Amino acid sequence: MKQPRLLLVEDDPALAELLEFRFQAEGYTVLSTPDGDEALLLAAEEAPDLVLLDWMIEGTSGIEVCRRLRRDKATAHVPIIMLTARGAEDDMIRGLETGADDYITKPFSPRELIARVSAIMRRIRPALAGEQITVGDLTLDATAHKVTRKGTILALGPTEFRLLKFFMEHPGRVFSRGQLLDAVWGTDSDIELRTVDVHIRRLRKGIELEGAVDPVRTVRSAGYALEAV
Amino acid sequence: MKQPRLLLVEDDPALAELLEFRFQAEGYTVLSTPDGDEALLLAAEEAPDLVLLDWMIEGTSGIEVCRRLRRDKATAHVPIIMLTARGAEDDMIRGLETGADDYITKPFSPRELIARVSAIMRRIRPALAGEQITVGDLTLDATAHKVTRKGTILALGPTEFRLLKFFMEHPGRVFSRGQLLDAVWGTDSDIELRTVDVHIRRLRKGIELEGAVDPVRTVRSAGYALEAV
DNA sequence: AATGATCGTCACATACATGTCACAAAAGGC
DNA sequence: GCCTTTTGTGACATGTATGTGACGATCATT
Repeated sequence: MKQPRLLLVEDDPALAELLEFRFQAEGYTVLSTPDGDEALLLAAEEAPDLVLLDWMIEGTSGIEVCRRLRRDKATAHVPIIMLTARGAEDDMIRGLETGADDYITKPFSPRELIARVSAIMRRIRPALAGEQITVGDLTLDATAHKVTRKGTILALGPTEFRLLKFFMEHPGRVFSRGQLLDAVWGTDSDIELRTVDVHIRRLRKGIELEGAVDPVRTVRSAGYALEAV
Repeated sequence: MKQPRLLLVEDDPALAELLEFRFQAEGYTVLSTPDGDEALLLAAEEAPDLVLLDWMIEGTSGIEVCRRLRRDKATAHVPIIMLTARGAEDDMIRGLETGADDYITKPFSPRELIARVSAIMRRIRPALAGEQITVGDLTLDATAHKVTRKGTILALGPTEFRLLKFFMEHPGRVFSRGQLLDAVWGTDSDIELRTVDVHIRRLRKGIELEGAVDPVRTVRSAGYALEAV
């Protein structure tokens, strides 16, 4: 699964830099330009997965960029999030009419924007992410929502499935209970750390198989890891 | 891999102490000050990896500290999380404009704050979590939490692991028992110096291997060092 | 309303790691 | 060589982390 690509069109250098920084930290490849015309070029050539479009930009106006992106077949399907100033309700409405998928009013917190972008990406990219992951004798098919071990189909609960998937995306790596809560339950969940233990147990039970060793490794005082057995 | 360093600027002593305690427990080195001007000094001299900045502090105001941190080249890149009172939306917005990376409104749960900080740390310093260290015939993988010697996987207890890791980050260098306590156990631990000896012994036992010499050197009346055999 | 699946939490059992001590062994100083 | 200081080592009580079964709550389905 390749890195998601993001086109940022924003002419406030400080804000642009901040967002660039934050999104790169989130694992996005960020293309950035303050200029509307250049944005159209970049969109055509670089095929971003998502566009963040400021309303007030140099060159071609935001709404015009939005319109043209929608008109060009190559970019017609790309999700667009508009960044508008507070109170510019009319602009916002016109933006949505023109084909933007979402908007956010300034000032906004980077976290909120990132949350919205991730939400859209999750919605957009399942097809892209629909590959199989294989670690050791385990195979996980995200789209089919199925796990097999040595060919045997395993029955896992939803949480165990997500937990295993996360482990399989980072095989061999040790994660603390806190990290696992962040990754599998969500950053803002308010769950006991020990709950992770219980789900680890359920996962172990779910993937156990005659004549196969437990691939889940306990690292005392550190967390758990999935071994590429 | 050195410990992540965190600068806490908070003038409520109770909250400061609580956060200090919790973050130290998470493995952070915490520098703490209630004063804005001192915070700037500390930031310049101690090069923290992340700054937690309360809005209402003595001396220079929070936003001013934020601005100056961003202006100084040495600290311009350091992530800043602002702590604001609930309802101070305007302050929050100005903080973000000034270059803060995130904010959290009081009251907040320490766990939530820790989660956000770790999320940022993980993204900012991937190298922190990323690599293998090799010294002589020893190889340590911090992410997988594994040590091998000549290919053989070694089983070490948590403390021995941290001790070895510290040694491997400074190969050949001699450390006193006190220094080792600070580095491996934490600055504020209240442990007998001789305890280090015992763990050195356990480390030696843990990494011993047929046909290989002991790489841990005792320097009489000075301390211990790890030799690049 | 009833069923069943899943979830988060708890209590208890177990396994392991820890810090300290007492004594043995070794290393210097003279 | 003798004495003092420093380090090595095994044992032990204690504390801490993890494994595990059970329970009530919640939610979707019927």
